[in-house]
Amino acid sequence: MQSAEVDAAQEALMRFVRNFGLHQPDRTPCGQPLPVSEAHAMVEIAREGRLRQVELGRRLRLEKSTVSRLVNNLAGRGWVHRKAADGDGRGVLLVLTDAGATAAARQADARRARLTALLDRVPDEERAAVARALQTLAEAAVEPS
Amino acid sequence: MQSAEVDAAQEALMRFVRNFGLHQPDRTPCGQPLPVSEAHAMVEIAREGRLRQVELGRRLRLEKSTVSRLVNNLAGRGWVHRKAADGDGRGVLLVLTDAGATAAARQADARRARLTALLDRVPDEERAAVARALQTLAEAAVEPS
DNA sequence: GATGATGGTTGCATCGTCGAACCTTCTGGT
DNA sequence: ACCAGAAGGTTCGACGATGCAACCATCATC
Repeated sequence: MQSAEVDAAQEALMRFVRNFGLHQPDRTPCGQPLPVSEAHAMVEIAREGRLRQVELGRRLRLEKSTVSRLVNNLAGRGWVHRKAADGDGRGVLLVLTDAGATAAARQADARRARLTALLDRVPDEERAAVARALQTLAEAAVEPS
Repeated sequence: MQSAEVDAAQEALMRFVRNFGLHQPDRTPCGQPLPVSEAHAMVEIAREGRLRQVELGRRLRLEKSTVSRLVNNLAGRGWVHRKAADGDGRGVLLVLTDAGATAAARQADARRARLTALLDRVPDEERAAVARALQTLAEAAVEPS
């Protein structure tokens, strides 16, 4: 592994984080004033329609206490509904409400717009490579939790 | 722009953020229990040795109030020293102390190790492409502030 | 049935960011 | 020279996000 390559990547990653605003807690990639963590959670819950709370934590790589509060917020907005998980008296099953589904769709649109704008600023001939690299990176980033 | 491409990139970006732990405030890419924001700041200050506070804010894309407190923390650790900017009675010039230089070097090592580990999990033949893509992305992410 | 693992909730601490109010200093126009 | 407005900093208050520890209820296992 060439050290120069590592340094360049490191520098680029830092710049990306700053430039894309991953820093700013509320500057969510979805126009609306939606807290980032809630946005991530909504993506997962909406994908399945219903999801065990513990599974949400696993996917988001968050502590159960954090997840609990996160879900509290979503429930407060009326986007998800806590149900008893069947077959396990301890567990909580998160169910997306109609309002939640609508909200999730709206958020997905806004997110897609933001990503489209980003990729629009990538030269045509590199776009495919960038998309692929992003996937590779996402997989490589998995750390044995 | 193909919609599928955008969706894939979006998904990958989300996964990367979670997997790499960009979520976790204190899980700094540099082993030590160093707050993320301070790490970013140290990179910039160390790069120059001395830096105007306002310029630090520009590079980090942070509000001046945030920068002020950030610098407070760094000064508290004895890593930077506030000096009057010459030629401008309003400004503050941040000067890296010896201890700060040492700390910055240590942090850089830890960061490089983390990045090396990440790139090690990327297949050989894709590594160069990933590094390049990261740079492209970082540039594309610049939004007219 | 005890014992330990698992899923959740709540309290406490820390971090990180913004916007607004305020002060000081520079800058430009009159 | 002056005055109005811009710009750099600091402080204050609010909110968002996370973790760990303590605690409770419910499995699961021996």
